[in-house]
Amino acid sequence: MKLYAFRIDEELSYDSIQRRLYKGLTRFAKNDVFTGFAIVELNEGVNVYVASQNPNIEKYVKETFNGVNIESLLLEPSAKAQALRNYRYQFLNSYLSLLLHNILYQAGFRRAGRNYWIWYENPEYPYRIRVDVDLDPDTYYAYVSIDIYTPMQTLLNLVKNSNSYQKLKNKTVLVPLGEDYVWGHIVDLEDAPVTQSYIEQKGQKISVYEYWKKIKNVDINKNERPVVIVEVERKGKKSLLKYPPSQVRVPVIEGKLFPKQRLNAIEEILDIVTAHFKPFNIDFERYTLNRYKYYDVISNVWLSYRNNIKTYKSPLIAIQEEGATLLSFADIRRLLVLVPSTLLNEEEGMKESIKRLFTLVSVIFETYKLGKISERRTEQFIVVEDENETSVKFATTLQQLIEKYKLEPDKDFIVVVYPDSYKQLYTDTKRICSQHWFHSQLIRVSTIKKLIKYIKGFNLSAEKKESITIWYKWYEENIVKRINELQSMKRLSDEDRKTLNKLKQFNSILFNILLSINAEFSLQRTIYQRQIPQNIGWKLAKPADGEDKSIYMGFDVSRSESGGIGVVVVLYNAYGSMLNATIAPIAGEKLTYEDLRGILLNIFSRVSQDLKDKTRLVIYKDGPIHSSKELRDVLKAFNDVAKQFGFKVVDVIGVIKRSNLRVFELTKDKKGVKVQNPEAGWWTGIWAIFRFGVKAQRALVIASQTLQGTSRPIMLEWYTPRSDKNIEAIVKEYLSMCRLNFWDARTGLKKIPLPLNLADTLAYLFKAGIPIKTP
DNA sequence: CGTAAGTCGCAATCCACGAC
DNA sequence: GTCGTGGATTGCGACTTACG
Repeated sequence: MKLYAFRIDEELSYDSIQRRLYKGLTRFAKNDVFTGFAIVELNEGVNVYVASQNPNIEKYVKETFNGVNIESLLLEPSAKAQALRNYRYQFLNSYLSLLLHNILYQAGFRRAGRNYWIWYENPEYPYRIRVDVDLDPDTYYAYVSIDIYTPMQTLLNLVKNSNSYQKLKNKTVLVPLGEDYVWGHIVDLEDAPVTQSYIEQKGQKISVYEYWKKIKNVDINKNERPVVIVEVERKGKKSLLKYPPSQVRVPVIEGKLFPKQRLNAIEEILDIVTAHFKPFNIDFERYTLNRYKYYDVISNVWLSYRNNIKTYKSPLIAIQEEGATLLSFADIRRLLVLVPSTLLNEEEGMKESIKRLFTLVSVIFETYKLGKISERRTEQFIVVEDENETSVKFATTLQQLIEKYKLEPDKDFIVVVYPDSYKQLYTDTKRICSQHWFHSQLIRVSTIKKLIKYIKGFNLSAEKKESITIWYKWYEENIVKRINELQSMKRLSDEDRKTLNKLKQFNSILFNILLSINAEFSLQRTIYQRQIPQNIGWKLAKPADGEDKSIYMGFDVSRSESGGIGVVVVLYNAYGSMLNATIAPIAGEKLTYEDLRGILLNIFSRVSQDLKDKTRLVIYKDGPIHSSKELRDVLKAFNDVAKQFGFKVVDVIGVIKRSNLRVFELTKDKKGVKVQNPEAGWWTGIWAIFRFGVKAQRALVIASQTLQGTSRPIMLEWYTPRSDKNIEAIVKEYLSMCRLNFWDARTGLKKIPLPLNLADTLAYLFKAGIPIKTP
């Protein structure tokens, strides 16, 4: 390895040099063995350092800076050390991408789509991959992360045992074009071997076989057939190109990957990448899980209910087995169930089945003290083939029914059953209901059918009487008791296991509907009465920060379809009681410091009595900070206003729902290493990141239990670290706020903390143009 | 039912660069 | 100087599937 140095005697910024180097050296890397790293110094002109084994590097750098005054420098070791000290984080970070890019290229990968790579030299490796590199601003360690996406296979595999090519027409495929892979679709298939199909190349006719063999230097089989004609689009220009089937990759429809499969596929790439790093004297170390910590969020974060029951158990268990009652009691005078005509006409006796289902709903509702439903009415709305027409008819029907029954938001509630494919009805319902101060519960036709099927399957359709005791007995004996029985059995037959799953599923779905009705009605009633819906369901038994000194804010900015900006701010105390919520529309194009300051002043003054003795404000922001201006404005507004209201500390935390980093739990047993998704509560602090000159401390958090596929951790970015809290405290209170989610009966735990979840929901409604009423 | 994983496509952002 | 453009990068929206 040699360090080459160059001097540029012109005024060029770091960025322009970085860009040129990146572009130029990437280009050279594609047809030569270049890689290395570069450092730029700005004292007395510009020094560029490039380390490489390739003596051609001198030529490349000079060509890259063609037209710029550049000369080679002779370097002494001390100068090299000095150079290494003076590099810039940003520059090196970008330059690492170049290194990685080159390494992937040399390892036989080609770009396939924006962020993805495909293993060109190994068609047997089925995945597209994504590789990112991060630089730790504290230690200057580089972190390489790898993940895999969409499995692909070559078309050769697909046509090997088949002659019916026609079904492949119109398929979306990846094909090599120039240096990269691009997406295209199959237009036609020519049933001829590659030696018998010709293309025009510089005025000469050559066979597809010869083209790949001689010009592309790729070994393909002479007998490959058929020749695939693919339409590709590049820079707006469409063209038809001929490919041998071995060069065409088609997506394989494959379900979600278990952690083990995913890790295996990643390991394969990891080995290749590390092997290619070796010649450059870069040490590799696995970022292992021993840095992980576990916070048993379920048993440490207890929930508190109305009848003073405090328990760590999941809400469903707490309610059904421990007799816990929800903080919100929904006293519903009349439940209006609106059902589509298509469902009623589908089958004889459907109306009866639906009525009975809602009788059961009411009975369980009352039994577990979620509330009381005194009266139920089932009405229908007409569904026609055209969705827009259905929408119009539905709106009229719903308005008429609200009038006919004289429904009142603090007394009555609306449930709408809608055909799965009529998505518009969802927003229609929310919009019309909201205009009349109603919330609503929507249920898909498929869910209703599933529930009815279960009830029939549990062999109770014979029961015709609608007596409450009979329904209660039925539910108690056939669902609750049976689940308990089966769960307590040590060994289950396959049959029993199936039954248990069905029962649990039925119970979960039903309970989720019940909880939703309780929650939505309670929200509707309190807001109509111009009050704050403080607690729905349950609250924390202990304050999330351990001392009840913090206020928690969910913060989201959303853009409606008409272009307006809405700022959503939701405030909670440390027990998870809501203090206030607001959606403030912004007049301008962008959210400014002044806008935000006004909004915050307004909401804080409205809850000023709740802020007494509170010294800390925690802000959960949806997503990362997107620009330096945003960061400046947001921090300034938060800080200015927070100080006015007596806060001493403001913690701004970006919550990134979809990070590109994965986490696996490896456990050794007799059979070897077991690869699993980590349990909810595992977390780790990871390397920090510079965003627009501000360093953010980060943590990866497994906030919910993954039931399928590979878990995707939440990434927390803490922009304002203070000494009196550490990342551990931030993570723990984050996990506590996640337990407040009152829509999921099964665990009462979700990836997003309640304040942010609610901000998210409100932002979504704002975006969909639904008028939102807040107290 | 709500939730989460997984898919594609795209919007937002930054910045240099070139045309005017 | 100003404005549009285009590459690179990064997450999100909208969709589907599966689970209790």
